[in-house]
Amino acid sequence: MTKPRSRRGGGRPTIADVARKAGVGAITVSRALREPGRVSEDLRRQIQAAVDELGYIPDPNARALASARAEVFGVLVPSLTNNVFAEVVRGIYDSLSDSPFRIQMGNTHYSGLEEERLLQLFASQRPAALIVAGIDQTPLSRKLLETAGCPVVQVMETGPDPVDMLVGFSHFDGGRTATEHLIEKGYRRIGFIGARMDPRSQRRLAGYRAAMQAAGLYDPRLVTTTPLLSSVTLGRELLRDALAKMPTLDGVFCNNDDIALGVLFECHRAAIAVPKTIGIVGFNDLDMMQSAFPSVTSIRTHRYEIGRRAVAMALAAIAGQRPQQRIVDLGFELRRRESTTR
Amino acid sequence: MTKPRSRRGGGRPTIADVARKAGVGAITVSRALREPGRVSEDLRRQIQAAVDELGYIPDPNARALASARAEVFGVLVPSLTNNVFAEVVRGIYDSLSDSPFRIQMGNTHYSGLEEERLLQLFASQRPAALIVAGIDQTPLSRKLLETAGCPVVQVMETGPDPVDMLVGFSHFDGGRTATEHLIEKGYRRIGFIGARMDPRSQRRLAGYRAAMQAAGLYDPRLVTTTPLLSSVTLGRELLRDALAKMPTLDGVFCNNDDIALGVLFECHRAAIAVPKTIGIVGFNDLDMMQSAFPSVTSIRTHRYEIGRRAVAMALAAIAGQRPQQRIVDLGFELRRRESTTR
DNA sequence: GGGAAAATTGGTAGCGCTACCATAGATGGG
DNA sequence: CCCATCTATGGTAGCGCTACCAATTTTCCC
Repeated sequence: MTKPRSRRGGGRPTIADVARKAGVGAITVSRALREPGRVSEDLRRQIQAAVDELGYIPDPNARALASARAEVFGVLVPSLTNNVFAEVVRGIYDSLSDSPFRIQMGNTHYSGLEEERLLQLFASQRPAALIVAGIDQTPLSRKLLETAGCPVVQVMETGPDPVDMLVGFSHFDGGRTATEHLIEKGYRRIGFIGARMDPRSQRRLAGYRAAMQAAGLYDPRLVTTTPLLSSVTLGRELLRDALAKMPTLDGVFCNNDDIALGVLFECHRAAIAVPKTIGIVGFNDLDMMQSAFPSVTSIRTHRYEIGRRAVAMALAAIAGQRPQQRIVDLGFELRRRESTTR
Repeated sequence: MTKPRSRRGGGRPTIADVARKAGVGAITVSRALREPGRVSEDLRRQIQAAVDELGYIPDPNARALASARAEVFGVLVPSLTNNVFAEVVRGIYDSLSDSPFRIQMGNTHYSGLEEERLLQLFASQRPAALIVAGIDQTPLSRKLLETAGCPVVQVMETGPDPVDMLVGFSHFDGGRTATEHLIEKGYRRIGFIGARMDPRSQRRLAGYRAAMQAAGLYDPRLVTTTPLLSSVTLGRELLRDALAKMPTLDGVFCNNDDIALGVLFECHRAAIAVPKTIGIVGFNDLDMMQSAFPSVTSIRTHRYEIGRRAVAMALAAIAGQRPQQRIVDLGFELRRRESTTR
């Protein structure tokens, strides 16, 4: 009976303080904040005044504990520095910045095992939604997603059988379109150069292969890959490797723009004329591709928009309106530039 | 007396389940998990077995509520896509991946107001530590940091008066070193080109100015800036602007590597010889600078290491060992390359 | 070997919030 | 005008965990 008041909480106002000041019950304050429509105009105003005066901020932990549901979006990406995912993440952050939802991000480092570990961790927090990159989850990961009990959005790809919702585009089609463009421009000995052959890269390679085979141009020696992480420097090395294997190479489809830039630089350094001697196509269309000299043809993808759309779909699902379209294909565009203009 | 068991929590095991299975008190389980040293070997083993068998994962929300302290690092950066901050963030994530700490990231979009808003939000969650970019907080932000009641690490800069701890390097010295290098190489009409003139960019500019003035070379018309966000494309435009103002320009110190790359491409396009006619120095030394043609001189900064060090210092502080060195200067290195070799 | 100190374990009482149910007043149809 | 239905508000009882303190056992010192 001695200590009347919070010994632990550092004196921050609680919902009870607001309720007392506004002359209402605590539960009414809670409602006024979460479902304003269910509280009369009068009380709502009174409560808002008390909130403002006290500087009350609800404790998300207490809220999560009591409601068995955290206002958190779990986001899982394979890399934080890869510009492509950084843009998706930026879209997610921007879309969520004015909502009560926080973001819990995880970096899987392209590892299925790490993805399982993080998913387990995330699911244990009962997130409001999960956004994960790719559709190639391990069986355990997929089960974790299915039983997470919240909307799930897979991003960056398209496909027939998402766990729940899916936003992205076809890497296969992207790879094929890029390759067909080179063929159309008259290139014949067209190589594929790729680092870090994750599932999306594999699909781009498959698209390349399909286009080459359809044109009767495919030769496995035209493909040069490595498990190393993409970088501009690696692009240079891979072009050297490719040329060593196949000196008559007259075009390259690069798995991404970093590689493409490295290839371009290596061409400069080796005095190989672009687009005359070798044509170059990149993937993702980072800003620098339009400014490079010569400017580089690339497949434009809509990373930021994918992040935004994923959040929008998750938010709708949380609000109970499951979208009529569970699978959204945002497509891509071929940006024709100097590196393939001859 | 009817409903005996959790109606809300979806049946996940709780600490009480573990305690029952291990035949001990709940509090002992709690201790075994958090302070294993205070529980006897025997019980610890028993409890671990029960935890494993049940697949128990502690609820971070309940933990945070009960202990009035969340196992969360708040991280505030001005941009998610800027490669520089992405690397710092990667260092933070990597350093924290095996700890119980989660990360709550915020994107301030280079806005002091947004920083205040996020800090307010973060502080209300009683984080275990806060990591913020820069030392130029608004007075309110600074007060929020000071009263957050947790270790605070400011990163990316150095300076005399951190809120708590500080890891970074001197942008002023970096700018001066870059400029002195150009002077030393015989360049005289050296321009400064910069976008998004945040406080760090301003300090690099100040370093540039100091070097130019010391050499008697400073002319305000040599400085070209814009409030727009950095990009390769913008680098091209800014070089054009700079040349229009000052056609005799023979060198440029670029505020960052994106700009430097744009400048390089514009030189190619305009058939300006690099390094002969114009020398170029960038800032940050992204991977692509060493691979560019010609390769580009840049100031190498240790972004990833800054992230790691910030976490290490915060972790030490949380453990009660305040580091003897509150201010850590990780320095930078000038990487001399072809773009200034003549 | 006795008593103090240290180590080990447990019980109780919340942390701040919301789900659930109850209650009182408002509305409305016959 | 009465009773059923709906609306607005409140009380109670936890959510799962840990701080605090008490109780017990072990260790240690002279």
